[in-house]
Amino acid sequence: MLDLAILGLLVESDLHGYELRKRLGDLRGLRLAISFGSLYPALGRLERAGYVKAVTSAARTPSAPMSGSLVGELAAFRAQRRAAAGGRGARGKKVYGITDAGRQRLVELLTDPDVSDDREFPVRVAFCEVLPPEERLALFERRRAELVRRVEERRRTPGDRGVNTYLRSLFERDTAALEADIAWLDRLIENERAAAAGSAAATPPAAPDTTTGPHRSADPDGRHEPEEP
Amino acid sequence: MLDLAILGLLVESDLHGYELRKRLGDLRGLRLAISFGSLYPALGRLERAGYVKAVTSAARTPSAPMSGSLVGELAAFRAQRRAAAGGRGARGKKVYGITDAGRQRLVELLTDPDVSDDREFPVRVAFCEVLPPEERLALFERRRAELVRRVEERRRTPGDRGVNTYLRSLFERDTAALEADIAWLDRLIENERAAAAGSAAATPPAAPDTTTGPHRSADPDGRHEPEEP
DNA sequence: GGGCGATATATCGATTCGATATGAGGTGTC
DNA sequence: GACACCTCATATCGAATCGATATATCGCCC
Repeated sequence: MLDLAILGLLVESDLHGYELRKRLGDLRGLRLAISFGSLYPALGRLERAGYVKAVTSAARTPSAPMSGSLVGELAAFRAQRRAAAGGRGARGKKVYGITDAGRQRLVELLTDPDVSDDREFPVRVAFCEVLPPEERLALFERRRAELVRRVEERRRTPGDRGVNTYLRSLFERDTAALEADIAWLDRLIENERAAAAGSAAATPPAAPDTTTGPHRSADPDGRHEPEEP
Repeated sequence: MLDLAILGLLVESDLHGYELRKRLGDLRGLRLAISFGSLYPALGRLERAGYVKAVTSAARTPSAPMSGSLVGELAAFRAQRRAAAGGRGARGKKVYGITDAGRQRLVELLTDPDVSDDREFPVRVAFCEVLPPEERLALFERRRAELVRRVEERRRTPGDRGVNTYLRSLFERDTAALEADIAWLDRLIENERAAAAGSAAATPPAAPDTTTGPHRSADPDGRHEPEEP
């Protein structure tokens, strides 16, 4: 699930770990407070797998000696020496970027139907824009079917006969949440169909809402070297 | 969280691991599918800590040679030999019971205010009957306050300016869920106050609902030796 | 110039999961 | 009656994640 979130964020811009975590936390509607103890090992995993690669680090590679500053060079040298010594402490800032394999992997993670973890679905929705419209629709409908299955399952089984008030109350709460979620998915699905119909009817998009289109226009913000103050 | 669920179930009856998992899964409203890879280590932990103890096992202790059956004795002997050999494979069924320390620990787990994991709260509600009424009420009100804090936090921060449709949709869904949860807690709290007022007004309970009382009446089912066919 | 908070990376132990191993005992079935 | 297969039952293994902790830099304020 972390892999999905990381790759999803890196599609938009290159980021280093710390910033990645902040951005993830800033995403309202996705209460995702990733710990560093998960994040850094995950980044290592993804790098080893070739899904992301370190684009820049404070300890710059000798092959890129531009940017003049002698102090910068010195700091980089020191950082490298520290890293080579294997000791703890400050390392250079490592900025990661997604690779082509990573983009492919992201689509895999977004569409794999064998995932049943409820907490993963919102994360998928958060980054589903990279999917082609028909796969996005399929994602929503698969989820809806799963939730409907659960509602029907509880209609079949008697709702906790004999148990105490609190368990009954929990059951009702859960049922209500399930139904609210299905209604929410219905709205998502309807929007999706409307968007598909709209773009099919008129390919030149005269609509004011540009973010809804199948491909987001490249944003004007700095893609590489994020947040270098 | 597992500890809480295990101790909560063992308060009602002694159980072995496999049965414990089944019962947990049977609790509607508490979609809690515990894996064996969590359950058995957790039971070991709790036993080492003195919160539960093995009451019975298929390899019966020599101090309880009743129940006649020679075949049973033989099977027990074989099970014990296997266990002593340290090899893998079938062990005797181990039935656990909660200790006094365990009951104390359960109350601790139910009332600790430093827990912020959202998934734990429903589990607390499921087993909150063991708490005295005033602590149960405090549990509900603390949770309500936390959710209200979150709602106010998002009212302060602008709801994801600029982000895409899907993130906005997730945000709205989350807000709705939050508000539904607060309303649910309001109902729980009101019921709690009503029950408190009712039992204060008339100590002899003429009400038909006996399960709501602070102490559940001992149920007629077998407490020890569960499910021995 | 010295402390402090934000930035930044990393590791450690504990918990949980999912997959897998192992075997007892019952049921069906040819 | 031999066998295949299911449910019951305990256990371990590797991987993912968390929370706590360590360490270091940088800019700011007093």
